[in-house]
Amino acid sequence: MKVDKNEVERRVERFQEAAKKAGFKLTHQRLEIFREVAGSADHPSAEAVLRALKPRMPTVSLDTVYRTLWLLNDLGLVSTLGPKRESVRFDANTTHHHHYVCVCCGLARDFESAELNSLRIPESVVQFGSIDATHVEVRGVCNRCAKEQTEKSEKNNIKPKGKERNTI
Amino acid sequence: MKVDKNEVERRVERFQEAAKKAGFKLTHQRLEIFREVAGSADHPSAEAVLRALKPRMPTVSLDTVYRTLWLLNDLGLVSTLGPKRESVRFDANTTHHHHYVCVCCGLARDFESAELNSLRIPESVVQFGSIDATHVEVRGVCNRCAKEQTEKSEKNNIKPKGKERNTI
DNA sequence: CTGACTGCAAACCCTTTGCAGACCG
DNA sequence: CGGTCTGCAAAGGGTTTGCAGTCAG
Repeated sequence: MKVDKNEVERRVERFQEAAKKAGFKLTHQRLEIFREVAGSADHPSAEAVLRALKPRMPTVSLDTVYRTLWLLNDLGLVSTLGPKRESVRFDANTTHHHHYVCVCCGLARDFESAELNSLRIPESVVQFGSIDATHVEVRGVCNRCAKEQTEKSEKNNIKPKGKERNTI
Repeated sequence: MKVDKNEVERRVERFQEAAKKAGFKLTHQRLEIFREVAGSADHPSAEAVLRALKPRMPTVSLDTVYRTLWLLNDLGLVSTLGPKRESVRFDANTTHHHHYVCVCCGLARDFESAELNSLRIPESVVQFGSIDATHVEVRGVCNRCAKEQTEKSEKNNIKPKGKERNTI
């Protein structure tokens, strides 16, 4: 599934600007890797990006794809979904519930809300398939991480970083 | 963080019933592993379950924990969050959007909704920490999987399974 | 008793890292 | 040209699997 061509070019321009501003090199590989993610609506994995790239760039390697994608992530040009580098976690709460997730340490907590259990989902979504359940994920920085960041920044006199390859 | 003791016992009973009904053996290990997940509100990883179990059951092994947790998952007694057995996926759409996810094949699609961008989150959630963003995840079976399941069940004359260690 | 279950170790997959050569700016 | 970036190969972490012994029913 393809993203609209104009949109892709707009994203590529934003990338080139960001590259200049952040002072990292704009290599052939980086450009093609970005073009590939930006042009796909499938949320490709690193492997999928590599596969798509191989025909045009036979020498590109998987580790470069990873390095570049995480770089883009750090720059805020892409985000991740699903698995971070973490293990599977299990939940014995079988009632319909929602999650609060700390973007900093990954802490997850359940909460319930009748209101959120019955959200109105846009018409357009049914075109994808059946709708079995809807879950809300609230992201933020948990109390503990907030405290640690404040302490750290007080000690080192730097501003809290907030993001560190944690997208959840 | 602990789950209410009565709730745990209720869950354990449900587990024992399910074990009897499904005809699998109710071993000491399985019981303790289930008691551990059921008693924790932290959504523990397999490793965390093992660590918690070691003092009481020094011989239990990580692979048994995994096997049991997936068994419980297949029985619908626990669910997973975060990483399945899959790789990280990247998304170059930087606008606030939501996801439709197929529980069968993992297909993910973006959709936008101003309404869903500004959900009212229950008071109680702020006790966990700051709220930076809220995302809605709609789960269902995508058109393609629905079609394949129908075809398969027509051919083999069995009902669609729907669930196969895919919880997203 | 006997088939299902466990523990062990080895395999597996995805991702990251160290290093020497290549290339952008 | 110099420092950054790439490709390679090897390591790493989490999870799964094959097998022989063990245990619940």
